[in-house]
This record gives sequence, structure tokens and C-alpha cells, in this order.
Amino acid sequence: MRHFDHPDLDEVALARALSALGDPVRLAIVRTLSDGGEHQVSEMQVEVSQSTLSHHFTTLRKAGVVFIRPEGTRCWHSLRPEFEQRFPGLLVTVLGLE
Amino acid sequence: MRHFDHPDLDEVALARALSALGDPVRLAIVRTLSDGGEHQVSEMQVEVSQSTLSHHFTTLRKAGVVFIRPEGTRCWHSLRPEFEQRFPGLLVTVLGLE
DNA sequence: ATCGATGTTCGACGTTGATAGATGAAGGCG
DNA sequence: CGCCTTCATCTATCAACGTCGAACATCGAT
Repeated sequence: MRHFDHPDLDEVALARALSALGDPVRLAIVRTLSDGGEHQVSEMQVEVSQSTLSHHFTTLRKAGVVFIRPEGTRCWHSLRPEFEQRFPGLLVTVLGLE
Repeated sequence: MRHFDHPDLDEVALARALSALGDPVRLAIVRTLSDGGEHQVSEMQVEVSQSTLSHHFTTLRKAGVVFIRPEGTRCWHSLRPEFEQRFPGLLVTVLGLE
């Protein structure tokens, strides 16, 4: 079984969270996930390769932004609710901007 | 006379702004400037060299976060009010977190 | 067992970023 | 004028990041 490490949000620094959000591709990912649902990697509509996309998901996961739930051969990605509690208002504010 | 280029805020992407804020040293700088006043580089209390500090100020300036007003031999740094208009609530939210 | 779908991991490459030391520019002061 | 203060910039080094293709892993289906 595949294993994905999700960090304790208390150990995620603000600078790390901001840095994780500070990339156009990762912002696009977060926007897609912001509907609250679970999404596969293949649903992301960005013009980067699959491996690059996977790398960005890893960055977001290590920053505590996204949660990955493997199911069979697929991976369902969603925003971590704890992120909002750790950094209240941050994601809402960022997603409201462009 | 020294010349400092301050970008048009409309040309600053959200990802760039977040990336600029996504560094511990630069967050400390922004916190110091958040009193609304003008500050010199020497007032910053971070354990990096002066040239590194200057580099971080350049990064913040190019991201539209800070304004530099040279006066004689000194340089007065302050937050750009336009930043709040370009990214409403972002700075307030970030500064309210830790 | 083999195939296909879905992602991850592994080099590799080029770009960017962080850092420090040395240098330079501007002005105040004696 | 020469010296000091202040701080940007230049140069150099090293690490980190974004990107890709290829190889690998996992699982369901055939």
C-alpha cells in the first residue's frame, strides 16, 4: 500500500505555507481543489508534465495544504480542513484574489 | 543619484507576491514595516548580513511590497499602500498570523 | 500473467534564490 | 579636501526550485 506523509499543521511555518502557495501551478491546483471536493491529478488543467504536477502536489502536501487519499490506482486530492484552522483566513483571502 | 525601480502593481502576479512573503527574513522585515512608518535597513533585527538584507529588500521592492525613499546617505523603507489595493486583505491576514 | 490506467520516483538540466565579501556611490562632518 | 557612515550593487559560491523524460510501482481488468 502506498504511504503519504501528512505533516502536523503545528509544525508548518507561515513562511513555508506562503512559499507553497507562491507558484502559479500550485495556485491553479488549489483553486481547483477549493470547491471542497476530491480531485484526481488528471483533472488539473495546467500545461506541465505529469511528473511536474506530482512534484507540486508533494510540495503542497508537505506544506499541509492538501490531503491525499489513495484509492486503488488513483489518488484523490483535497484541501486539508486543518489548514484553515492553522492559518485562519489565509486560503480564503488568497483564493479571493487574482 | 541612486535610482530605485518600483513596479506597477498591476503587473505583479499573486504568485509573485506570495513568493516574496514566503521567506522568514522577509516576513520579519514586513512585520517591522507594518507600523506604517519608514525604517532603515539597520533597524532590522535579523541574523543575516547587511548585503543579504539588501537583497531581500530588493525582492520585496520588485514584488511591489515595499517602497524605498533615498534621503542623503540613508534609505527609508516603507510598505506601499498600493499593495493593499492590489491584494486587498492579504497583508493584514498574513500579519495577523504566525 | 499480462495489459492499461494512474501516479510516484529518479536522474538530469537549467534557472532562480540565499548568502557573504568586496566594491562603489552619496552625502555629512571636520 | 579626506574620512566616516550608510547602504546599494557587483561578484562569486552554493543550495533550492521547476521542469522533463524515463523508469518504476500499484491496482483493476482481461
